[in-house]
Amino acid sequence: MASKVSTPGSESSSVQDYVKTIYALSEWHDEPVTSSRLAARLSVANSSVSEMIRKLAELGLVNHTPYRPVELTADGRRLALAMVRRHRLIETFLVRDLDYRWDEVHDEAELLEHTVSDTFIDRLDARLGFPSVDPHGDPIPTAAGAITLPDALPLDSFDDGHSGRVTRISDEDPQLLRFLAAEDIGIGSPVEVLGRTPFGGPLRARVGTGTGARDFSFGKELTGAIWVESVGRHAGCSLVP
Amino acid sequence: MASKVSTPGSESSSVQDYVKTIYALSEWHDEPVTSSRLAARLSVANSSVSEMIRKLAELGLVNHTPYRPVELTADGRRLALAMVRRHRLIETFLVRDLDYRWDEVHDEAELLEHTVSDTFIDRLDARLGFPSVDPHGDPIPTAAGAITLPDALPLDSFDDGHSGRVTRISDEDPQLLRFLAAEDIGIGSPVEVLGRTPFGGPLRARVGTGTGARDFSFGKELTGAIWVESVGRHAGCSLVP
DNA sequence: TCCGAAGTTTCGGCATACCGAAAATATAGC
DNA sequence: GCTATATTTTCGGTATGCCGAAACTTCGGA
Ligand SMILES: [Mn+2]
Ligand SMILES: [Mn+2]
Ligand SMILES: [Mn+2]
Ligand SMILES: [Mn+2]
Repeated sequence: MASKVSTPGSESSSVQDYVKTIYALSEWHDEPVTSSRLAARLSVANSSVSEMIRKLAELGLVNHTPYRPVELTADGRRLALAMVRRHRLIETFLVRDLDYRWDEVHDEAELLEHTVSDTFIDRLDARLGFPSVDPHGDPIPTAAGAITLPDALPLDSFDDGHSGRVTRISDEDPQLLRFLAAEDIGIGSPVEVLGRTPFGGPLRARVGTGTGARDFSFGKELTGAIWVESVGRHAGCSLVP
Repeated sequence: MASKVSTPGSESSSVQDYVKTIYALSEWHDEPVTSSRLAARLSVANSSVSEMIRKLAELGLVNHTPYRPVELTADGRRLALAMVRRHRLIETFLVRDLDYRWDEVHDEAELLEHTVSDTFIDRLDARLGFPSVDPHGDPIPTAAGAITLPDALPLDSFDDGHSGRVTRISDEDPQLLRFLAAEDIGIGSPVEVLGRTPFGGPLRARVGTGTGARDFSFGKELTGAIWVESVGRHAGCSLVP
């Protein structure tokens, strides 16, 4: 019988954040999740991560061999998706009902996700009309723990000449979000890659439609944070845990 | 210059809860706030309260002489009112926007009050139309820290024959709230005290208006939890810190 | 194959906030 | 005024989660 980690309850907020971060590091890329990557993301010392990983393993939330990367168990993944759902529903609520800007919601959601009850989350979900993505285009897992990842790639992995639509923008850096908002680039914006400037220079692309279309140079930070879905293709893969 | 405790920020949620509870114990009654009363309210050991009181004194939030009751300083009162405001606005939001029943909101607000930002609270306040009381009739302090206490008395201190309107019901006990809701007694209900049953028996009163009026026996728990404002009198005293 | 740099874990310590038991104090009744 | 009882504080200890420094493992290059 599977253990009952369908709902965050007994776990401390630290445990919840570690598990959620392990998931987040492997949601879009699939590099191994190491102690040092976790430490950097969570802004804690490596030694703190080592200790917590031992605890997570004891709780059955991760599998871990010392000195190796860490991986979520089925229970860990369930807990992570429950936290991701909370985080993204709260962000959506803050933008839609409390007039937050999309660069203001992440930090507030990072705290609230640990505090609200299941009832609160379910009521919010209903009130918002069961949204499928948050304000940054991140997919929102269902109450049952299913998530549909869009078939998107980071802008820097697009070939020259290809075009698509912005599907997701990393919400980690509020300044980046504010910059893009000021430039009128957001979820749904059409993009066509024109070419690369050599020696690590920016990626040039055509953004927007009709009269609003213009050329834009995307630096390294931006091309990694902006995810684009090819025009024509669609669907994405549905993963049920 | 007064210190800047206008906003909860650096204090831990424990500190916030202790200060809020000290205020709550003296808001309606004015018995001295002792360690043991605090311990009972907070469900912690007396020794824990003693230690925390020392800390609160160091933080300048309470005045305290060992073995004597504790009293809030001006800073402590400011912090307490900020927390009370948070608690009551959150309760109002849960009832009005998320369809919580009035007996479900207290526990959720008890946690959320420590987690939401000032921005969140201000947006909520505006969205709710700057409410002056919460779902239990408790007055909501303004952002500036002013609170208007209604001119109400507990039902058990009313003389026979007097009548009034229910102004406030303690939200401590969800079962009591559910019972009253089922009996259709709530904020605003008219009440006329008919008399007392001797030897600690219930207080009999006429409740409701017109065809809905009926006699009702209020036990000890109820007469202490229900606060009534005399019909005719009104106003209440406005306290600015 | 061996070595060193890079990454990981262990260890001793700190801060917060609890607890029960023991010591200290206040006060009510005599 | 003195003392017994109730209340409060102090004290040693637990649990969580963080840190830096030191010890340990891995792995690529020589
Ligand atoms: Mn978080
Ligand atoms: Mn987001
Ligand atoms: Mn609280
Ligand atoms: Mn209330």
